[in-house]
Amino acid sequence: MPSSAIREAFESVPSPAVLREIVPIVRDEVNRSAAVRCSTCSMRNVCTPPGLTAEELSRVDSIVCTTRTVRRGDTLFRSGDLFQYLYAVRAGSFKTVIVHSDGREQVTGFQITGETLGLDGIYTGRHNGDVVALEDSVVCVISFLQLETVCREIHTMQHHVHRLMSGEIVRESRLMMLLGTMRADQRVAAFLLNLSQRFKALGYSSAEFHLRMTRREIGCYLGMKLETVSRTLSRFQRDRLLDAQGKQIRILDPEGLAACV
Amino acid sequence: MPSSAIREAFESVPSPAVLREIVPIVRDEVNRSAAVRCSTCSMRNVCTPPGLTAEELSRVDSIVCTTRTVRRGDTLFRSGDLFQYLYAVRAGSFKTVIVHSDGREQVTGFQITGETLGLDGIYTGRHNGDVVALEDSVVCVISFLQLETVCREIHTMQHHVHRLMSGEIVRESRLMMLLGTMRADQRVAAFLLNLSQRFKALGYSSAEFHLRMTRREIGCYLGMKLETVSRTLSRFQRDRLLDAQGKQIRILDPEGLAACV
DNA sequence: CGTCGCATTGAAACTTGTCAAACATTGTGG
DNA sequence: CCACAATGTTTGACAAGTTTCAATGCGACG
Repeated sequence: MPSSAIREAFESVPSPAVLREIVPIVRDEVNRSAAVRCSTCSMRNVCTPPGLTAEELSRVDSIVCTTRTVRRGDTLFRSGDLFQYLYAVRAGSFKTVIVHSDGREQVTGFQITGETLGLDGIYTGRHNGDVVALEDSVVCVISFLQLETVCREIHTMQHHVHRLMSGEIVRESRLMMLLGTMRADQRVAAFLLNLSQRFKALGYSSAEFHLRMTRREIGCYLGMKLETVSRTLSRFQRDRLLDAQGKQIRILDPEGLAACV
Repeated sequence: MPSSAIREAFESVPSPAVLREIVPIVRDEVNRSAAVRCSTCSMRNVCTPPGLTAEELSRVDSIVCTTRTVRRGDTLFRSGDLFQYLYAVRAGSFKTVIVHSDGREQVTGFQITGETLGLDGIYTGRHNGDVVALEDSVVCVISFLQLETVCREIHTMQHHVHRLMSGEIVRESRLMMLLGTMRADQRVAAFLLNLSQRFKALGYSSAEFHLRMTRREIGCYLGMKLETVSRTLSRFQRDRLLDAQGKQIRILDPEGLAACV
């Protein structure tokens, strides 16, 4: 949609349907900031394959349109929004959630720095779920159309994107195994150990971290009620596997936790 | 791995590890048959985007190496196998299953004619789960390396592959909602309606079909025990929602089933 | 300082799993 | 072609795990 169309749309009072189309686009337009450089980004290694030439890197730079800031509780995009961009979390964290018409919700993932958002939109051209910031966060905005172009030019980049998508498929199938076969304590243990690993990979402590999500959101991700999450954490604490002060988690016995799973 | 390497490997007794590498490759080599033509395949519309020129179609033909027949109960590939090929189900049906080291199993999908297998392997270069034929089946074998090449040449083919992967991501996240939020009867109803739709899309009856999988496999897919699957089907039958004679299913009241979900 | 959302904990209710037995179906070898 | 074995299915009774409902405490924020 060209910006002239956006202007026209606002000359009369836009319908909710039209607003739904335009708002995410406008958000991205107005937030467009000075050129974002992948070539100097510390997260470069997660967005691009290793071994790109300087020339190739600057080609990649050219397709990262902008960064966007999303405040805690706000959505990056919602189910039904037109798909145009992929997003890379630069700072902060998000949840992806699918809402059924009857109000049931399922959190399908939590994304932290260096992880990808928006791949669900390619299939139909519209996003399949909502993405909500768990804290004030920043994402890089990548035009998917331009990404496809770059992938036709640079083999390694093409394969990198394919790996990214396949990784999402593998991640989801692991979560399906968790939801399908594990009991409550196993699920919580697996969840904490997975987070722990991801924090470690970012250079943070694997033993102590701050949960950005509520017990309800954890439960919604693990397929159980918030009370069960709370009880399980209390039990782990009683068993000296961890120390939980609200959202602050300290893992005391990672092997013991791993033995649960 | 060139075929000379395969020959060498067999001059002495190969180790289990070496066999594990070679067997799937050999299987694909020996089954190589006369050229398979996508251009004349009735399933063409699922494997290729619409609107390819004759020239482009013949380019696509060139990368479908062969078809392969898999007997009921045999595996197409297994977790840990080297990833080289994607597969399109030409006839028959499969289950994809992840086996945890402690023996827990999760069926992550059932694939019927026109559906894709193997996307999980791109991530690490090795397959992440087992694929087992539920009946004697035939797949088209597609070299992924060559597919990537074609995708760099033909925009629409590139986008088609991206849609395929994204569709898998969306499918899995729907299954996660099922596993995370639904009760047994809702899961079974959703499962039957989903199968029904897919059969319908293939031109078969949406009301009456033959399940290729056992109650145990259905349970393993839906995150419940086979007894619960059986009881749920019996209840549906008592409520005149469907008629189940073993694996033969006749849906009597699709709206009633949909109301369960 | 009160309110609101979040977290914890207990008791009862419900759903699903477990174990066991009987029956049905399929496939195989005599 | 039949008999038998193996596998798959159905059903019941009981146990276990999780949810539901309810009460209470905690901490952030206006």
